[in-house]
Amino acid sequence: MNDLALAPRLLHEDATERLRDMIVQGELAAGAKLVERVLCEHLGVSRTPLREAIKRLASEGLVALQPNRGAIVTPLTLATVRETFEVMGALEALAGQLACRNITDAQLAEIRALHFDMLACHARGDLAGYFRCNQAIHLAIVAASGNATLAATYRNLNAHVRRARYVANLSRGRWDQAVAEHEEILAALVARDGVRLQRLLSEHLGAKMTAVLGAVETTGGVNDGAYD
Amino acid sequence: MNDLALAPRLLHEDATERLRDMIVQGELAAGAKLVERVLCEHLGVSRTPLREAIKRLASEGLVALQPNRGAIVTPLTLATVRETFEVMGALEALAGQLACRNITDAQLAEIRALHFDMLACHARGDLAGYFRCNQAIHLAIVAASGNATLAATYRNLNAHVRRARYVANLSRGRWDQAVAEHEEILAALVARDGVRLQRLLSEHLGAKMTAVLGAVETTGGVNDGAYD
DNA sequence: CAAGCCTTTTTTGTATGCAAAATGATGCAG
DNA sequence: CTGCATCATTTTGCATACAAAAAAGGCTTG
Repeated sequence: MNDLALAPRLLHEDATERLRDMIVQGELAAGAKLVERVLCEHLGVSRTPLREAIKRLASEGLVALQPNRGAIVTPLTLATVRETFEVMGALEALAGQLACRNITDAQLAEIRALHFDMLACHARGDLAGYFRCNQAIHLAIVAASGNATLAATYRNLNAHVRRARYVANLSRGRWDQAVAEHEEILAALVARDGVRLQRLLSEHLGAKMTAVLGAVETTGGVNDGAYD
Repeated sequence: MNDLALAPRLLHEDATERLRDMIVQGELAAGAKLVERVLCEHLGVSRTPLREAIKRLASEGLVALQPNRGAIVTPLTLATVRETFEVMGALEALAGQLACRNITDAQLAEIRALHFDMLACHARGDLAGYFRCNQAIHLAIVAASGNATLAATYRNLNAHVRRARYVANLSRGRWDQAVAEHEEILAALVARDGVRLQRLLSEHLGAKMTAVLGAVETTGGVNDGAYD
């Protein structure tokens, strides 16, 4: 009667998740070659499930297949980061609009709680914690839209930009501003003001993009597309 | 010097495309079980590349993996069709806005040509041709946005709703209205009026969704999610 | 020393074999 | 006939073997 209890873990699913994490967290650098034998040893699986995992990540856009020459981690260019933020901005705007119609009290309460967690991290200067809360809030808003397709699409794109996250060592000024924007976002959500929330989220994402792109340009954490 | 000439075709890529076509065109019905042996014979490949193809389509959302029980064609529910149209509407609105900034004269000329092709199909009552031109126009607008990430995301979602396309045997009234909407869309694009184009595309998609959902409800081309 | 060609090695792409899980059939008790 | 346990069959998941392609190394030649 309970299908949830016995969910068999398959090697290729495991490999997919671990490979994805390795890419998102930069353990596998952008442009790096995925050598099957090496990854098989590292993950402790044979080539069959590993190759299936690589194919999945290829469809997610995290790796690029090179016929007869294996696969590489998709290069992160300024252009693709900008493009991805543009799309995510539109998606979050839609999510905000829908969330104002569909959010439950429990979901709103959870977002409020995350918001205060985030304020705490901000007050302590805990940047890593701040990023975690921030991510959780945005994902919660998207989830509250009630549109699972939207949520899945958003998560996929989010994985791409998270690869550039560590470089977004934002300035104190930008950080304070982001927190202020979040105050407004929460207020609009509480008021169920979809039009306003839509605008706020779109602007918030735009500012975040500007900050990331600015940080990227100075730190060089992302290349400009020039690979071999 | 020409990388395009020598693009080796790999079996798993071929299998992916053919399987995807089979699903989009309804040859493999929603909810149908993907039996590896059968598909191997049909496609003339062994299980390894076939399984890789299935994994790719799983990441695209066209098939659902069932651990230790293979895979099925993802059921098309009214809810997922509605969700997908919502997301596509937001993406097209963004695309229109960006296209007004970035479209080239050649791209605009091509869209205009497609528009007249579409009018010709409409005048002849050629519904299939109309759908083709209509698709081409929307894809061209998305491409003209200059945002490759947006285009890729849009195409992926489009594959999902195309599965329900054949049921959208729209009424004459809705057809005429859609053509009228396209006139306005083209005009806004020519005028580079991003704000207006954004609104028009969003409304156009919304109307299309209503038409498809209405047709679906009467013809039953899509189920309501009741699969075992 | 550079450039090209050939050989060797490595790596990828595909097919196949094997074990485990699921599916379906059979028989039996109630 | 129904419910259910057991066994045979099928199907899936994974590992491995083999073939083709690419990369690396070495040789020759200019």
